[in-house]
Amino acid sequence: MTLVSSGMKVRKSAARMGRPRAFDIDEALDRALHVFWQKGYEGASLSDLTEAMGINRPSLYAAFGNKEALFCKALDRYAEGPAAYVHEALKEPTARAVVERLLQGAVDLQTDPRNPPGCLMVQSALSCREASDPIRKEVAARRKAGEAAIRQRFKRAIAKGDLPADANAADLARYVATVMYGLAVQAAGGASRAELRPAIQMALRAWPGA
Amino acid sequence: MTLVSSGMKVRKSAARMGRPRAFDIDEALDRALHVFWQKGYEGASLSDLTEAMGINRPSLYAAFGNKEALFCKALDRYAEGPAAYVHEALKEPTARAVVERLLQGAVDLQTDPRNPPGCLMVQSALSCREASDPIRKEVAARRKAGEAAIRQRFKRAIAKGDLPADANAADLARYVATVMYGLAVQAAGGASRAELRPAIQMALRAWPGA
DNA sequence: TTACTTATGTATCAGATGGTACATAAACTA
DNA sequence: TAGTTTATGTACCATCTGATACATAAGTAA
Repeated sequence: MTLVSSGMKVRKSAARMGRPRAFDIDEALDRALHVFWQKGYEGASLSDLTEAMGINRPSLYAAFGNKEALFCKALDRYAEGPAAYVHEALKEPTARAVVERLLQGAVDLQTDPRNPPGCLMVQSALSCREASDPIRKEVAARRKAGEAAIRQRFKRAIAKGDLPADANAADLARYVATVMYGLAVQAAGGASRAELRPAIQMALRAWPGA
Repeated sequence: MTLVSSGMKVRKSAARMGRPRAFDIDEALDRALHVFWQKGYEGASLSDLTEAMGINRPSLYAAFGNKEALFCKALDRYAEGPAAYVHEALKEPTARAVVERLLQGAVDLQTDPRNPPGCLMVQSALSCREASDPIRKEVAARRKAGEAAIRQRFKRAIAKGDLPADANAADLARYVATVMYGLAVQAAGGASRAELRPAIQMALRAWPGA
């Protein structure tokens, strides 16, 4: 089949062509995530990013596209890594346990001394310039998606009788999300784990049947 | 007394010297507040500000100093105007009524269609560039001051027996502030009044004896 | 080898940012 | 009148922003 052998470029397993990349792309993305987390989307300049990533501008653009694309990939990495506790929490057997783990996880992550304080999704949610409006919308959409996942979990809990039949899943989810966002603002403002833990105990007192 | 009449310039009441200012300084400040509220400190460029205020750059600098000083005056105006509900709420007779009015006031203000959505203190809290670090600290300090005022109010409530003797004023205040910040994030993300009202009803269920 | 493909480093771009110099306009004082 | 003081408008500055052009380096494929 001359058509195949000449027209298609059969990529031979892992051996890629051209000069090999001189940096680890995943580690670079982690560094970028760290910078975005600390400074927000607009606060992180390309100079900040390239310095932290240990690469030059053209390498960044070749590997990630542009600043927006890099940020979106950092969002993905955030969701799969540091913020994975959200999806883990949804697997808890009871709605009450779900909420406990969501709030506890939020406080633990946002006040972890190894990370920048606060939450990437909140930190970058309020960024302002019109130029970065697509980013704000993207982050808002992801927050809404997270809230929707919590809402669906509560709907299941209501259906199973784990929550009262007259409970409103949307209201419950919005309340939990609101507290989580508030915790992010507190943490970004310097609140410590010891200060925020009692706050989530308070928040849990609002829970139906507790 | 030649010393007085020659050395000191006796300012004759309201008649100021020099060319009179061609714009209303309070109205200009209101316009600036509006821009900061919508875009945050860093998101509001001087061009945005001067256009909204209807003046040129040099007039802005002559009247307000610089961007930082203008923002601080906008913060003052915010506290005395739109955010005055906080101090009003603290005058309510019971701690429960204080919290109800704080949360209700937050939702009403942050979802008022006449204002930008969200809260100026939260919107500008997470701004990012190192250059505007003083601003972030200033806003954080003002948020802490607000939280402290709420805490003091709850301490009085405990002393008067309005709250249980074993209640922790600091924890209660932190919880209320956290919910308020969360509401601001929600509102900035487009949440409506109808969506947030049930959330504050949820939040109130956590209150001691309710 | 020679061609081809991809990555790197330097040097730079146009545009936006916060902030000003300077000449002029409009009020008051003498 | 002239002199002083303050405000305005134009035009501009140095700096930073995100993003690239271009030559070169370092690999694979034939």
